Amino acid sequence: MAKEIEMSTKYQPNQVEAGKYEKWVELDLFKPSEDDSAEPYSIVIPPPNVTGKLHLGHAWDTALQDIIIRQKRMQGYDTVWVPGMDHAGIATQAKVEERLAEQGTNRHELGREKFLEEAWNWKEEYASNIREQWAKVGLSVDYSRERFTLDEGLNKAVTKVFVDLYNKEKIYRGEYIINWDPKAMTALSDIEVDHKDIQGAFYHMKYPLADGSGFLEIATTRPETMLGDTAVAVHPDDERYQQYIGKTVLLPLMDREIPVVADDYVDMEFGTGVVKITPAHDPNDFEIGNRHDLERLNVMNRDGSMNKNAGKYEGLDRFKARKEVVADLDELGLLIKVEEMVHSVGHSERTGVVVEPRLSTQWFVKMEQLAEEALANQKTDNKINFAPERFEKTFETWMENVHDWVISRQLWWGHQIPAWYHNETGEVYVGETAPEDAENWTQDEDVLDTWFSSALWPFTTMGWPDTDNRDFQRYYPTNTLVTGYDIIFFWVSRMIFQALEFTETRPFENVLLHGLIRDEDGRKMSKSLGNGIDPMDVIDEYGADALRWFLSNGSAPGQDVRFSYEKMDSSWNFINKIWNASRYVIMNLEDFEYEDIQLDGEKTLADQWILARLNETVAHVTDQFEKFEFGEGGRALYNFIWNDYCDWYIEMSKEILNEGTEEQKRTTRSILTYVLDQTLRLLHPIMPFVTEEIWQHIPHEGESIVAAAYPVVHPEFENADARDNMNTVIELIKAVRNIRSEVNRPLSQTVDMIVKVNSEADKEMLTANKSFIVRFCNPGELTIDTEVDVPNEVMSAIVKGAEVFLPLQGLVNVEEEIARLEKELDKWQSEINRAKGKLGNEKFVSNAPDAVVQAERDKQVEYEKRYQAVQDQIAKLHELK
RNA sequence: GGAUCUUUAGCUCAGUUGGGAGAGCACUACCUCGACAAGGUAGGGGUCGCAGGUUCAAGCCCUGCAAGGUCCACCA
Repeated sequence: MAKEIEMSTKYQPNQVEAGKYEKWVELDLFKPSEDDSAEPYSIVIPPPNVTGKLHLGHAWDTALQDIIIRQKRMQGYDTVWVPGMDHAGIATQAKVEERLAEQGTNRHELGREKFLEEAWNWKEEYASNIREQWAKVGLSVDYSRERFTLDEGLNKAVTKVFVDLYNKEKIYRGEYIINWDPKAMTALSDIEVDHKDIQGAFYHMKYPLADGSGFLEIATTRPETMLGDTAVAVHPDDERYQQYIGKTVLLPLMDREIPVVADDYVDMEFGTGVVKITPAHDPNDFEIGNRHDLERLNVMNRDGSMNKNAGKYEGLDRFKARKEVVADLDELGLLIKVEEMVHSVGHSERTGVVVEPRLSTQWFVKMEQLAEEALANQKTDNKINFAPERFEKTFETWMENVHDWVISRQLWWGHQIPAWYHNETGEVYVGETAPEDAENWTQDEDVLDTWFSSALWPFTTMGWPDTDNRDFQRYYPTNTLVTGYDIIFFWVSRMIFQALEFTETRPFENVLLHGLIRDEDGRKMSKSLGNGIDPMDVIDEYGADALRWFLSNGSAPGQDVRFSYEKMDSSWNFINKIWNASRYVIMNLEDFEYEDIQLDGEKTLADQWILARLNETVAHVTDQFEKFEFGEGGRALYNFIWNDYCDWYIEMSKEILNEGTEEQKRTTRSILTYVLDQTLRLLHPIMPFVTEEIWQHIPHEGESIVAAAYPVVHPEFENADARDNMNTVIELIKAVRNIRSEVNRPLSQTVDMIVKVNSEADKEMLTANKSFIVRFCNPGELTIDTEVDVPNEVMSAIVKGAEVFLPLQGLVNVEEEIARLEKELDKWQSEINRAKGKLGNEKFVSNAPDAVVQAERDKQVEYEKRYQAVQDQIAKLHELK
């Protein structure tokens, strides 16, 4: 009877996904509609680093964006999703240098130009990997707009921004203590430093007073920096040390006389209350040095080795020097003790080495005003909406406490700073082009922090500084930015103040923040732990659709999510369910065409009910997606498909398709197809591949589901009666199944059924659906009436509107059945008590909404009815004994 | 030190303006019926971390505490 179809029994993701993405790209489905009457909707991708493969976090981040943009596209918006990648200065340069080292060379041998060529080759290689991965995940980005943070347009924009900020005195150059990465040999901003607790030591040592009157005891965790000490400090109110202020101590090992100064910064309670001051190697000491006009003595080279200012320690690595300094002090009897301690030490986010605070001349962005404006903007209509909202506070707190931003990096791979120094006068020139007498000037060797260019991403991708072009006019500001909460400081904040400064509007209306992906044990995925999971492996095993389903449904917004193979199994499983339900529909369509779909025919209760449920689902899913609550929306879809469509509608449709008239069959086929079609459309943003595959197999109009219209609510499908009646039917069927299960009567054996209904209306309704009840309950004889004869030896159940009795001569264990019913009686009794209690509370009746009170009254009536019925049945059973 | 998140079934987690606790997996029993056994049917399992408070009503709001996580700051 059913048609043979070309769909495997099991869902096979590799087969389903093959070739689809290429087809979509070929059909230009990811390009904007260019329909000016449509509302625009734009997203720019957070550009992944060109340093390697995408990880699961990227898959999550981009899948969320794809869900949003695909839904908006189906809803008729003129959508654009701009892809691109980040040059990732330090990270990429480090990788390229690693590769050069393998080849037995290094960047200095190659020279700047050759090195950059190598870096560009690297970029091309990795960019194509990344594009392949995007394709596998199914991302509907518009490749014709792809950008790179180091391309020509970006470079122009970056230069303009630098020069403008310089002219507005929001960029300055100066000598300060910065975080220095001795491996990469570059400055780092504060947020590129990770503080980690490590085992270290507190070295207590003696500094002899120059006049020979004794010693001051000083403690430090970095003894090698003493070589650069230019003072020691005590608190001005510290009685212990009053006498020493203004005297000098003899710096051990260096034999320099350095002053004892008084400064409020010193904490009398901490350590000995005496602090060594190394203005060139500690940010606080630098400040104290400024206040007391102390010399800044730099004792280290760029690579972390000691320099000539370190005397005999010159050339030693800083950690080697530490050991030697300690040993020498010990020998001189100046080492008091070494106290083991765990303390927090800054590490380079990129290279992992211990960061050295170091005096250095760098470029900075002055943050005060930019931060103030960003904060003030949050109080206007132009504010950025954070989802979840709590992250707005994270953003604000950071902005309120932000320090000036070190933007120069001692690298080659990046935007070279548009500043030139006069070869003779040392005069500084900053401009978009080189000075005219170029031969007399030398350009700053350094490049800008990667984040300086990524901060401009939302508007540079739209063509800025050309603000007259169509993309900028139409798609900027963008609608939604999706990224992890871990880069609010690095990226989100900086995009916000730069956009406000240069485009006078927010860069995006919404920012959706997600968490991190953890491994099955809840640990962060990291290279050092080796617990990373390659999303491509997951896709090969389960399909991109299953991965996307897991990622969008695995957790609540802003929460971290644990990767779980178990959940991947159940994702696959869900898709397999959809697959098989679709197979059922397709098998039963025979020659049914798109034109044959007819929703106006006479409908069964199930028909009306499933359309009403579809309507509710459409409304709910649309609403949840609007709030970026994909998990909640997904759950509604899951329940609708599995519990309503598969468990009930499909099962009931079998009755019509087997026994119904041609007209009835047509309506059923129409609704089976229509509901499946609508459901596939709702699912498509989350699982694009399998929905396309199935959609192509069912009667449809249009070349791809990608461009199909998103479902909308149909008021004419609303039907409260159908919902109530269907619930009665379902409850009745479940009650019978329950009893059959109790007495171990499988469906293959008939059992008579007597249904005593409360009203003529219920009688009519159940009689009309008799064939469905027969299908699900397999009764020998089925009686439905308001007055019925019930034999003594029966098992019974009561549902809303009806009582059902199953005569089971010889099968009813009277004792057990009484016990079962008494348990039920207790249940109803406690429900009645609860309802009575509430209704007896005058405050409840007067304060609670009428609907809530009325619902409580209805419940009480219903439960009392059920209680009475169960009690009657128990009495009967007692007679039987 | 500051901020923030988490604590709900054996495990992993949902629970959206406060109005009778849910899912997946695991568990028990039964069922190969022409979509699906990676399935179906029925079922067991929770003082929603603890203590107070607000309210007619609290998993949800407020306060405090405990445990675990994360971020920021400090650490001479």
